[in-house]
Amino acid sequence: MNVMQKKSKPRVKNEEAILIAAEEVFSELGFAGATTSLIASRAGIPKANLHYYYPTKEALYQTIISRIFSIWLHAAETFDDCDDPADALGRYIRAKMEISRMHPLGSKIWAQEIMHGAPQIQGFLETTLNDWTASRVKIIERWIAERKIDAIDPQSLLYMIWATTQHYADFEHQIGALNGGKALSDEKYKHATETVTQIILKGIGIKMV
Amino acid sequence: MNVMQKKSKPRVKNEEAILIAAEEVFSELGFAGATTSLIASRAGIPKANLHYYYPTKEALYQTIISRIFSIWLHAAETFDDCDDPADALGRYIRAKMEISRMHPLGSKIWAQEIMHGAPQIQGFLETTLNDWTASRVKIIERWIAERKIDAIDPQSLLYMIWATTQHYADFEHQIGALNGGKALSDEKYKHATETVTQIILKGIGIKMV
DNA sequence: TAGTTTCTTGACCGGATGGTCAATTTTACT
DNA sequence: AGTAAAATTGACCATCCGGTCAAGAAACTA
Repeated sequence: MNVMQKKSKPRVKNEEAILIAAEEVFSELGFAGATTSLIASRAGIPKANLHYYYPTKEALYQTIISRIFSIWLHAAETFDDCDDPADALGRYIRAKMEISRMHPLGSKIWAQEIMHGAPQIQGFLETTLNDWTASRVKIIERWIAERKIDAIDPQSLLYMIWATTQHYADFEHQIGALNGGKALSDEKYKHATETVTQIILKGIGIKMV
Repeated sequence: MNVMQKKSKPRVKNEEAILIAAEEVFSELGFAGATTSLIASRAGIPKANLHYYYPTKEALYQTIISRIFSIWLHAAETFDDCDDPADALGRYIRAKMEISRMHPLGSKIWAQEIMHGAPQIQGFLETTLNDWTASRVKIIERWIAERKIDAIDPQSLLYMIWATTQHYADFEHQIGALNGGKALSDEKYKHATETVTQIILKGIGIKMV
């Protein structure tokens, strides 16, 4: 309805449209399968115009990747909001489920990037993610030493959280197919979130209320 | 060593080499990114020869998909080997972890297929997988009614098992990067398998030994 | 209004890709 | 050995893709 918003410079409007279209297309077809002309057409502009804003397909892809990365960083913070394992992990799991709900396309692009050997984000894996993981492993080990949780392998726990929460984004289509062909309702998604949280927390020995 | 095996018809040897190469390339580059000439070169034959055995890239891809499907079916059977939830689920989780270890490439291709909207396997999702899931959900519901496990959402439990076990195949590269750049040793993988099994079984209220 | 910058776009290009084909060689069978 | 079937392969082709370009249109600035 807000059609009168012609004030914005074309750059702002076009870059936004391109990024939205690119995220869609990259997640649906992968980097190699995505074509700049399809992205442009979804953004409602000619291909040559897309290349005016993003010179190469790779530059566009990296812009998308860095956006996803910043979302990931944001979720990572929720881990540290509290020192109680039930709170910290519960918050983290819920934050990751929320991200899978709100940004499934980004999660899919991320997953494909890893599966293809992480050509663009290898550096991130070896630095930021490695450091973040190592420090959270220490926190979990401390919880174990303090008998707050069972003596489980911390890495396996983190992987389980990542895998389970991201599954709701990456395998959205399969989950929909097993749900009568339509996406999970907000209600069902909330229920899934609580189930996941409960199983994991109870699974590592946290007494549930 | 067994060099004297010239008896085999070229067809057998070449189809095998092509399928192995194709599984590699499809998992690394995706369907769109894979090129028939790269697959042929990895199989050690000219591209034209590949097209003699598999007329189109899509035909080759579908052959690969159906192979992966049969592996999946095999694992699915382990669910029913026993009626005790600890046994049945434990067996199933371990079988799926074993598959992720032995056939990571197939798992990646499967995951990409789902992420791209399952263009080739939609029918399977709507029939075989849907039926299988529905009947296992009933089994889990019975376990709940018999108070053998907690009253969790059965679908969420299945998704958690799929997600976690397949993560070790699909995100192999990331796990390796977080393990000093090398793949998990057999020992570590075994440890991860036990951790995963323990957390899930305990998480749904099964008393661990 | 005049001038400058930003934006738009159809046409085009080199390279790569999936797939074909016909000529030749190898294998299988009697 | 001789013949028919299966297999091999270099050369080739139509199509599509990422990216360029130049000429012009629109948007800002003073």
